[in-house]
Amino acid sequence: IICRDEDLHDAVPVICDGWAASIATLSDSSRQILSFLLPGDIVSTTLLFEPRGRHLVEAITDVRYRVFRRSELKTAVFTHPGLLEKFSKAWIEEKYRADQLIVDLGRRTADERIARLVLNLVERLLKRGMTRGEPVELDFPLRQRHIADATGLTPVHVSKVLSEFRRSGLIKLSERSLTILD
Amino acid sequence: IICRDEDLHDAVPVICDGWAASIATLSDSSRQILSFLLPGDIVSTTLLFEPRGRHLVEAITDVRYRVFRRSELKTAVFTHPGLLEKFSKAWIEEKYRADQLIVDLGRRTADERIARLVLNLVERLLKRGMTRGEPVELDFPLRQRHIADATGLTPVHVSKVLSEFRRSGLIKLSERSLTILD
DNA sequence: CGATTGTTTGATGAAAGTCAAGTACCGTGG
DNA sequence: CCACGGTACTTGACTTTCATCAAACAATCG
Repeated sequence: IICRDEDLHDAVPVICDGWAASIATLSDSSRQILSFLLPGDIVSTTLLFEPRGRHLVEAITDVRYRVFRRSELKTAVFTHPGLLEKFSKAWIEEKYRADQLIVDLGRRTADERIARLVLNLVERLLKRGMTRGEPVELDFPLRQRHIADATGLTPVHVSKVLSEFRRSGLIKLSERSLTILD
Repeated sequence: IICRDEDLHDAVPVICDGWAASIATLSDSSRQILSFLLPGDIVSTTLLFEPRGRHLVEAITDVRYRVFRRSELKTAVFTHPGLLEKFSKAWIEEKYRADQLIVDLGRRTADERIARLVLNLVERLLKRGMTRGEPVELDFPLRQRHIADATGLTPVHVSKVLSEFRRSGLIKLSERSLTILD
Protein backbone atom coordinates (compact mmCIF):
# COMPACT_ATOMS: atom_id res chain seq x y z
CA ILE A 1 0.00 0.00 0.00
CA ILE A 2 1.47 3.28 -1.16
CA CYS A 3 -1.25 5.68 0.01
CA ARG A 4 -4.11 4.91 2.32
CA ASP A 5 -7.62 6.27 1.75
CA GLU A 6 -7.94 9.32 3.92
CA ASP A 7 -4.34 9.91 4.93
CA LEU A 8 -2.76 13.31 4.63
CA HIS A 9 0.49 13.52 2.74
CA ASP A 10 2.84 16.42 2.38
CA ALA A 11 4.57 14.47 -0.36
CA VAL A 12 3.71 13.50 -3.92
CA PRO A 13 4.69 9.94 -4.89
CA VAL A 14 5.94 9.07 -8.36
CA ILE A 15 6.26 5.48 -9.54
CA CYS A 16 9.80 4.51 -10.58
CA ASP A 17 9.41 0.82 -11.12
CA GLY A 18 6.59 -1.71 -11.18
CA TRP A 19 2.82 -1.51 -11.54
CA ALA A 20 0.31 -0.03 -9.09
CA ALA A 21 -3.37 0.85 -9.06
CA SER A 22 -5.46 3.70 -7.71
CA ILE A 23 -8.56 2.19 -6.15
CA ALA A 24 -11.90 3.37 -4.77
CA THR A 25 -13.38 1.10 -2.12
CA LEU A 26 -17.14 0.93 -1.56
CA SER A 27 -19.01 0.28 1.64
CA ASP A 28 -19.83 -3.26 0.53
CA SER A 29 -16.10 -3.80 0.04
CA SER A 30 -16.35 -4.04 -3.73
CA ARG A 31 -13.68 -2.05 -5.53
CA GLN A 32 -13.26 0.11 -8.58
CA ILE A 33 -9.83 0.68 -10.05
CA LEU A 34 -9.62 4.28 -11.24
CA SER A 35 -6.28 3.98 -12.97
CA PHE A 36 -3.23 1.81 -13.35
CA LEU A 37 0.07 3.48 -12.52
CA LEU A 38 3.17 2.62 -14.51
CA PRO A 39 6.79 3.75 -14.14
CA GLY A 40 7.03 7.51 -14.56
CA ASP A 41 3.43 8.21 -13.48
CA ILE A 42 2.57 10.70 -10.78
CA VAL A 43 0.21 8.89 -8.40
CA SER A 44 -2.31 11.69 -8.69
CA THR A 45 -1.96 15.23 -9.95
CA THR A 46 -4.48 16.43 -7.37
CA LEU A 47 -1.83 15.62 -4.75
CA LEU A 48 0.15 18.53 -6.17
CA PHE A 49 -2.43 20.86 -4.67
CA GLU A 50 -4.08 19.18 -1.74
CA PRO A 51 -2.72 16.81 0.88
CA ARG A 52 -5.68 14.48 0.94
CA GLY A 53 -5.29 11.45 -1.29
CA ARG A 54 -8.89 10.49 -1.84
CA HIS A 55 -8.28 6.86 -2.69
CA LEU A 56 -6.18 3.87 -1.94
CA VAL A 57 -3.03 3.30 -3.99
CA GLU A 58 -1.90 -0.29 -3.99
CA ALA A 59 1.11 -2.00 -5.53
CA ILE A 60 0.40 -4.80 -8.01
CA THR A 61 3.98 -5.93 -8.52
CA ASP A 62 6.89 -4.95 -6.31
CA VAL A 63 7.13 -1.20 -6.68
CA ARG A 64 9.84 1.39 -6.24
CA TYR A 65 8.60 4.91 -5.89
CA ARG A 66 9.94 8.24 -4.76
CA VAL A 67 8.26 11.21 -3.13
CA PHE A 68 8.58 14.95 -3.62
CA ARG A 69 7.62 17.45 -0.92
CA ARG A 70 4.65 19.48 -2.00
CA SER A 71 6.00 22.68 -0.46
CA GLU A 72 9.14 22.42 -2.60
CA LEU A 73 7.16 21.65 -5.74
CA LYS A 74 4.94 24.64 -5.10
CA THR A 75 7.78 27.10 -4.95
CA ALA A 76 9.48 25.39 -7.88
CA VAL A 77 6.43 26.03 -10.04
CA PHE A 78 6.88 29.78 -9.60
CA THR A 79 10.64 29.87 -10.03
CA HIS A 80 10.63 27.49 -12.96
CA PRO A 81 7.79 28.14 -15.45
CA GLY A 82 8.45 25.05 -17.57
CA LEU A 83 7.40 22.92 -14.63
CA LEU A 84 3.83 24.15 -14.65
CA GLU A 85 3.69 23.15 -18.29
CA LYS A 86 4.85 19.64 -17.37
CA PHE A 87 2.29 19.31 -14.59
CA SER A 88 -0.49 20.52 -16.82
CA LYS A 89 0.44 17.85 -19.39
CA ALA A 90 0.23 15.18 -16.69
CA TRP A 91 -3.10 16.47 -15.57
CA ILE A 92 -4.56 16.65 -19.09
CA GLU A 93 -3.46 13.07 -19.64
CA GLU A 94 -4.98 11.98 -16.32
CA LYS A 95 -8.30 13.64 -17.06
CA TYR A 96 -8.35 12.26 -20.58
CA ARG A 97 -7.96 8.72 -19.33
CA ALA A 98 -10.59 9.22 -16.65
CA ASP A 99 -13.03 10.46 -19.29
CA GLN A 100 -12.25 7.50 -21.52
CA LEU A 101 -12.92 5.14 -18.63
CA ILE A 102 -16.27 6.82 -18.01
CA VAL A 103 -17.23 6.20 -21.61
CA ASP A 104 -16.03 2.59 -21.44
CA LEU A 105 -18.00 1.83 -18.28
CA GLY A 106 -21.08 3.71 -19.40
CA ARG A 107 -21.41 2.62 -22.99
CA ARG A 108 -19.32 -0.41 -23.86
CA THR A 109 -19.78 -4.17 -23.55
CA ALA A 110 -17.60 -6.46 -21.45
CA ASP A 111 -15.58 -7.53 -24.49
CA GLU A 112 -14.94 -3.95 -25.52
CA ARG A 113 -13.98 -2.85 -22.03
CA ILE A 114 -11.45 -5.62 -21.60
CA ALA A 115 -10.02 -5.22 -25.08
CA ARG A 116 -9.60 -1.50 -24.58
CA LEU A 117 -8.05 -1.91 -21.15
CA VAL A 118 -5.47 -4.29 -22.53
CA LEU A 119 -4.74 -2.17 -25.58
CA ASN A 120 -4.39 1.00 -23.53
CA LEU A 121 -1.91 -0.70 -21.24
CA VAL A 122 0.05 -2.06 -24.21
CA GLU A 123 0.17 1.41 -25.73
CA ARG A 124 1.49 2.93 -22.52
CA LEU A 125 4.11 0.22 -22.15
CA LEU A 126 5.17 0.64 -25.77
CA LYS A 127 5.88 4.32 -25.10
CA ARG A 128 8.09 3.28 -22.19
CA GLY A 129 9.93 0.63 -24.16
CA MET A 130 8.62 -2.07 -21.84
CA THR A 131 7.61 -4.48 -24.62
CA ARG A 132 9.46 -7.00 -26.74
CA GLY A 133 9.31 -8.31 -30.27
CA GLU A 134 6.80 -8.42 -33.05
CA PRO A 135 4.02 -9.41 -32.55
CA VAL A 136 4.33 -7.38 -29.39
CA GLU A 137 4.89 -9.32 -26.16
CA LEU A 138 5.14 -8.03 -22.60
CA ASP A 139 5.08 -8.78 -18.89
CA PHE A 140 1.51 -8.66 -17.69
CA PRO A 141 1.27 -8.90 -13.92
CA LEU A 142 -2.47 -8.20 -13.60
CA ARG A 143 -4.67 -10.80 -11.95
CA GLN A 144 -8.12 -11.28 -13.38
CA ARG A 145 -9.58 -9.54 -10.36
CA HIS A 146 -7.59 -6.44 -11.27
CA ILE A 147 -9.13 -6.52 -14.72
CA ALA A 148 -12.53 -7.11 -13.17
CA ASP A 149 -12.14 -4.19 -10.76
CA ALA A 150 -10.99 -1.90 -13.56
CA THR A 151 -13.79 -2.80 -15.97
CA GLY A 152 -16.66 -3.05 -13.49
CA LEU A 153 -17.11 -6.77 -14.17
CA THR A 154 -16.79 -9.93 -12.08
CA PRO A 155 -13.66 -12.09 -12.14
CA VAL A 156 -15.75 -14.98 -13.43
CA HIS A 157 -16.90 -13.03 -16.43
CA VAL A 158 -13.40 -11.73 -17.12
CA SER A 159 -12.19 -15.31 -17.23
CA LYS A 160 -14.84 -16.19 -19.81
CA VAL A 161 -14.04 -13.22 -22.02
CA LEU A 162 -10.28 -13.82 -21.91
CA SER A 163 -10.84 -17.49 -22.79
CA GLU A 164 -12.92 -16.35 -25.73
CA PHE A 165 -10.15 -13.94 -26.82
CA ARG A 166 -7.67 -16.79 -26.65
CA ARG A 167 -9.93 -19.16 -28.55
CA SER A 168 -10.34 -16.67 -31.35
CA GLY A 169 -6.60 -16.09 -31.59
CA LEU A 170 -6.49 -12.45 -30.48
CA ILE A 171 -4.10 -12.87 -27.57
CA LYS A 172 -1.79 -15.33 -25.92
CA LEU A 173 -1.79 -14.95 -22.16
CA SER A 174 -0.14 -17.24 -19.64
CA GLU A 175 2.38 -17.13 -16.84
CA ARG A 176 2.17 -13.34 -16.48
CA SER A 177 3.12 -12.82 -20.09
CA LEU A 178 0.89 -11.37 -22.80
CA THR A 179 1.24 -11.44 -26.58
CA ILE A 180 -1.03 -9.44 -28.84
CA LEU A 181 -1.64 -11.65 -31.86
CA ASP A 182 -4.33 -9.55 -33.51
CA ILE B 1 -23.59 23.99 -28.77
CA ILE B 2 -20.94 25.78 -26.75
CA CYS B 3 -17.84 23.82 -27.85
CA ARG B 4 -17.59 21.40 -30.71
CA ASP B 5 -15.62 18.16 -30.45
CA GLU B 6 -12.27 18.86 -32.00
CA ASP B 7 -12.32 22.61 -32.27
CA LEU B 8 -9.44 24.73 -31.07
CA HIS B 9 -10.24 27.52 -28.67
CA ASP B 10 -8.02 30.24 -27.36
CA ALA B 11 -10.71 30.99 -24.82
CA VAL B 12 -12.04 29.27 -21.71
CA PRO B 13 -15.82 29.36 -21.32
CA VAL B 14 -17.48 29.72 -17.94
CA ILE B 15 -21.20 29.13 -17.44
CA CYS B 16 -23.06 32.13 -16.07
CA ASP B 17 -26.62 30.99 -16.35
CA GLY B 18 -28.46 27.80 -17.23
CA TRP B 19 -27.50 24.11 -17.44
CA ALA B 20 -25.13 22.49 -19.93
CA ALA B 21 -23.48 19.10 -20.37
CA SER B 22 -20.07 17.89 -21.45
CA ILE B 23 -20.60 14.93 -23.77
CA ALA B 24 -18.51 12.22 -25.41
CA THR B 25 -19.96 10.89 -28.66
CA LEU B 26 -19.21 7.35 -29.84
CA SER B 27 -18.91 6.08 -33.37
CA ASP B 28 -22.33 4.39 -33.13
CA SER B 29 -23.73 7.80 -32.16
CA SER B 30 -24.51 6.77 -28.60
CA ARG B 31 -23.47 9.34 -26.04
CA GLN B 32 -21.99 9.54 -22.59
CA ILE B 33 -22.41 12.66 -20.49
CA LEU B 34 -19.18 13.28 -18.60
CA SER B 35 -20.47 16.10 -16.45
CA PHE B 36 -23.27 18.56 -16.01
CA LEU B 37 -22.26 22.21 -15.96
CA LEU B 38 -24.08 24.64 -13.71
CA PRO B 39 -23.73 28.40 -13.26
CA GLY B 40 -20.21 29.22 -12.07
CA ASP B 41 -18.59 26.12 -13.56
CA ILE B 42 -15.57 26.29 -15.81
CA VAL B 43 -16.42 24.16 -18.84
CA SER B 44 -13.21 22.19 -18.41
CA THR B 45 -10.10 22.93 -16.42
CA THR B 46 -7.97 21.26 -19.07
CA LEU B 47 -8.91 24.16 -21.36
CA LEU B 48 -6.78 26.36 -19.11
CA PHE B 49 -3.71 24.65 -20.54
CA GLU B 50 -4.52 23.27 -23.96
CA PRO B 51 -6.68 24.67 -26.73
CA ARG B 52 -8.28 21.39 -27.71
CA GLY B 53 -11.63 20.74 -26.08
CA ARG B 54 -11.86 16.96 -26.35
CA HIS B 55 -15.61 16.75 -26.14
CA LEU B 56 -18.82 18.37 -27.11
CA VAL B 57 -20.39 20.89 -24.73
CA GLU B 58 -24.10 21.32 -25.25
CA ALA B 59 -26.63 23.58 -23.61
CA ILE B 60 -29.56 21.90 -21.89
CA THR B 61 -31.52 25.04 -21.05
CA ASP B 62 -30.86 28.45 -22.53
CA VAL B 63 -27.35 29.30 -21.38
CA ARG B 64 -25.39 32.49 -20.88
CA TYR B 65 -21.66 32.00 -20.74
CA ARG B 66 -18.58 34.12 -20.94
CA VAL B 67 -15.10 33.37 -22.20
CA PHE B 68 -11.65 34.29 -20.92
CA ARG B 69 -8.60 34.37 -23.20
CA ARG B 70 -6.17 31.67 -22.23
CA SER B 71 -3.14 33.87 -22.83
CA GLU B 72 -4.45 36.43 -20.33
CA LEU B 73 -5.26 33.78 -17.75
CA LYS B 74 -1.80 32.33 -18.11
CA THR B 75 -0.04 35.56 -17.31
CA ALA B 76 -2.56 36.28 -14.56
CA VAL B 77 -1.60 33.04 -12.82
CA PHE B 78 1.96 34.28 -12.41
CA THR B 79 1.13 37.83 -11.37
CA HIS B 80 -1.63 36.78 -9.01
CA PRO B 81 -0.75 33.67 -6.96
CA GLY B 82 -4.21 33.26 -5.42
CA LEU B 83 -5.53 32.42 -8.86
CA LEU B 84 -3.55 29.21 -9.17
CA GLU B 85 -5.09 28.16 -5.87
CA LYS B 86 -8.57 28.81 -7.29
CA PHE B 87 -7.85 26.85 -10.45
CA SER B 88 -6.45 23.94 -8.49
CA LYS B 89 -9.64 23.85 -6.40
CA ALA B 90 -11.69 23.65 -9.58
CA TRP B 91 -9.41 20.93 -10.89
CA ILE B 92 -9.65 18.87 -7.71
CA GLU B 93 -13.43 19.17 -7.74
CA GLU B 94 -13.61 18.18 -11.42
CA LYS B 95 -11.41 15.15 -10.92
CA TYR B 96 -13.29 14.13 -7.79
CA ARG B 97 -16.59 14.11 -9.63
CA ALA B 98 -15.08 12.19 -12.56
CA ASP B 99 -13.79 9.54 -10.16
CA GLN B 100 -17.17 9.31 -8.45
CA LEU B 101 -18.82 8.80 -11.81
CA ILE B 102 -16.38 6.01 -12.63
CA VAL B 103 -17.35 4.26 -9.42
CA ASP B 104 -21.04 4.77 -10.11
CA LEU B 105 -20.85 3.38 -13.63
CA GLY B 106 -18.55 0.52 -12.68
CA ARG B 107 -20.11 -0.71 -9.48
CA ARG B 108 -23.61 0.56 -8.91
CA THR B 109 -27.08 -0.50 -10.05
CA ALA B 110 -29.42 1.59 -12.16
CA ASP B 111 -31.38 2.73 -9.10
CA GLU B 112 -28.24 3.80 -7.31
CA ARG B 113 -26.83 5.63 -10.30
CA ILE B 114 -29.98 7.65 -10.85
CA ALA B 115 -30.46 8.40 -7.17
CA ARG B 116 -26.87 9.59 -6.86
CA LEU B 117 -27.06 11.68 -9.99
CA VAL B 118 -30.15 13.46 -8.72
CA LEU B 119 -28.75 13.95 -5.23
CA ASN B 120 -25.43 15.27 -6.55
CA LEU B 121 -27.25 17.81 -8.67
CA VAL B 122 -29.45 18.85 -5.76
CA GLU B 123 -26.40 19.30 -3.58
CA ARG B 124 -24.68 21.49 -6.16
CA LEU B 125 -27.81 23.58 -6.64
CA LEU B 126 -28.22 23.98 -2.89
CA LYS B 127 -24.72 25.47 -2.70
CA ARG B 128 -25.74 27.98 -5.36
CA GLY B 129 -28.99 28.88 -3.67
CA MET B 130 -30.92 27.58 -6.66
CA THR B 131 -33.48 25.62 -4.63
CA ARG B 132 -36.64 26.52 -2.79
CA GLY B 133 -38.43 25.43 0.35
CA GLU B 134 -38.45 22.44 2.61
CA PRO B 135 -38.70 19.67 1.49
CA VAL B 136 -36.32 20.98 -1.12
CA GLU B 137 -37.79 21.81 -4.53
CA LEU B 138 -36.02 22.99 -7.66
CA ASP B 139 -36.15 23.52 -11.42
CA PHE B 140 -35.08 20.34 -13.11
CA PRO B 141 -34.65 20.81 -16.85
CA LEU B 142 -33.13 17.40 -17.63
CA ARG B 143 -34.88 15.13 -20.10
CA GLN B 144 -34.84 11.45 -19.35
CA ARG B 145 -32.36 10.95 -22.16
CA HIS B 146 -29.93 13.27 -20.35
CA ILE B 147 -30.23 11.07 -17.28
CA ALA B 148 -29.81 8.00 -19.46
CA ASP B 149 -26.71 9.39 -21.14
CA ALA B 150 -25.20 10.36 -17.81
CA THR B 151 -25.85 7.01 -16.11
CA GLY B 152 -25.08 4.69 -19.02
CA LEU B 153 -28.68 3.46 -19.19
CA THR B 154 -31.46 3.63 -21.75
CA PRO B 155 -34.20 6.25 -21.61
CA VAL B 156 -36.75 3.45 -21.28
CA HIS B 157 -35.12 2.10 -18.18
CA VAL B 158 -34.73 5.57 -16.69
CA SER B 159 -38.45 6.07 -17.08
CA LYS B 160 -39.14 2.85 -15.21
CA VAL B 161 -36.81 3.70 -12.35
CA LEU B 162 -38.17 7.22 -11.97
CA SER B 163 -41.72 5.86 -11.93
CA GLU B 164 -40.65 3.47 -9.21
CA PHE B 165 -39.10 6.35 -7.23
CA ARG B 166 -42.33 8.27 -7.55
CA ARG B 167 -44.44 5.28 -6.56
CA SER B 168 -42.40 4.77 -3.41
CA GLY B 169 -42.68 8.43 -2.46
CA LEU B 170 -39.02 9.42 -2.81
CA ILE B 171 -39.49 12.22 -5.31
CA LYS B 172 -42.08 14.33 -7.02
CA LEU B 173 -41.13 15.14 -10.59
CA SER B 174 -43.28 16.81 -13.20
CA GLU B 175 -43.26 19.82 -15.47
CA ARG B 176 -39.51 20.38 -15.11
CA SER B 177 -39.80 20.67 -11.36
CA LEU B 178 -38.37 18.24 -8.82
CA THR B 179 -39.10 17.81 -5.12
CA ILE B 180 -37.05 15.55 -2.90
CA LEU B 181 -39.53 13.96 -0.52
CA ASP B 182 -37.16 11.41 1.06
C1' DC C 1 -53.32 21.63 -36.45
C1' DG C 2 -50.25 18.03 -37.67
C1' DA C 3 -45.46 16.74 -36.68
C1' DT C 4 -41.94 16.00 -33.76
C1' DT C 5 -40.17 14.79 -29.48
C1' DG C 6 -40.70 12.87 -24.91
C1' DT C 7 -42.77 9.53 -21.63
C1' DT C 8 -45.08 5.31 -20.12
C1' DT C 9 -45.94 0.41 -20.15
C1' DG C 10 -45.58 -4.42 -21.32
C1' DA C 11 -43.53 -8.44 -23.66
C1' DT C 12 -39.36 -10.53 -24.84
C1' DG C 13 -34.26 -11.17 -25.16
C1' DA C 14 -29.31 -10.69 -24.25
C1' DA C 15 -25.53 -9.64 -21.29
C1' DA C 16 -23.46 -10.23 -17.25
C1' DG C 17 -23.93 -11.79 -12.31
C1' DT C 18 -24.23 -15.54 -8.90
C1' DC C 19 -23.42 -19.99 -7.26
C1' DA C 20 -20.95 -24.09 -7.16
C1' DA C 21 -17.68 -27.56 -8.15
C1' DG C 22 -13.39 -28.76 -9.86
C1' DT C 23 -8.53 -27.92 -11.26
C1' DA C 24 -4.06 -25.79 -11.14
C1' DC C 25 -0.60 -23.37 -8.80
C1' DC C 26 1.96 -21.65 -5.39
C1' DG C 27 4.54 -21.08 -0.57
C1' DT C 28 4.99 -23.14 3.97
C1' DG C 29 6.26 -26.26 7.35
C1' DG C 30 6.75 -31.09 8.64
C1' DC D 1 10.36 -34.77 -0.39
C1' DC D 2 5.49 -34.39 0.36
C1' DA D 3 1.06 -32.87 2.52
C1' DC D 4 -1.49 -28.59 3.56
C1' DG D 5 -4.04 -24.46 2.88
C1' DG D 6 -4.69 -20.60 0.25
C1' DT D 7 -5.33 -18.14 -3.92
C1' DA D 8 -6.20 -18.05 -8.74
C1' DC D 9 -8.49 -19.71 -12.73
C1' DT D 10 -12.04 -22.43 -15.39
C1' DT D 11 -16.51 -24.17 -16.55
C1' DG D 12 -21.44 -24.97 -16.41
C1' DA D 13 -26.19 -24.24 -14.60
C1' DC D 14 -29.16 -20.85 -13.32
C1' DT D 15 -30.76 -15.95 -12.15
C1' DT D 16 -30.98 -11.03 -12.41
C1' DT D 17 -30.64 -6.77 -14.54
C1' DC D 18 -31.12 -4.04 -18.06
C1' DA D 19 -31.74 -3.56 -23.26
C1' DT D 20 -34.68 -3.93 -27.16
C1' DC D 21 -38.86 -3.63 -29.48
C1' DA D 22 -43.35 -1.94 -29.93
C1' DA D 23 -47.49 0.53 -29.11
C1' DA D 24 -49.99 4.14 -27.01
C1' DC D 25 -50.19 8.51 -25.17
C1' DA D 26 -48.71 13.34 -23.74
C1' DA D 27 -46.40 17.49 -24.47
C1' DT D 28 -44.36 20.95 -27.39
C1' DC D 29 -43.79 23.74 -31.34
C1' DG D 30 -43.94 25.76 -35.70
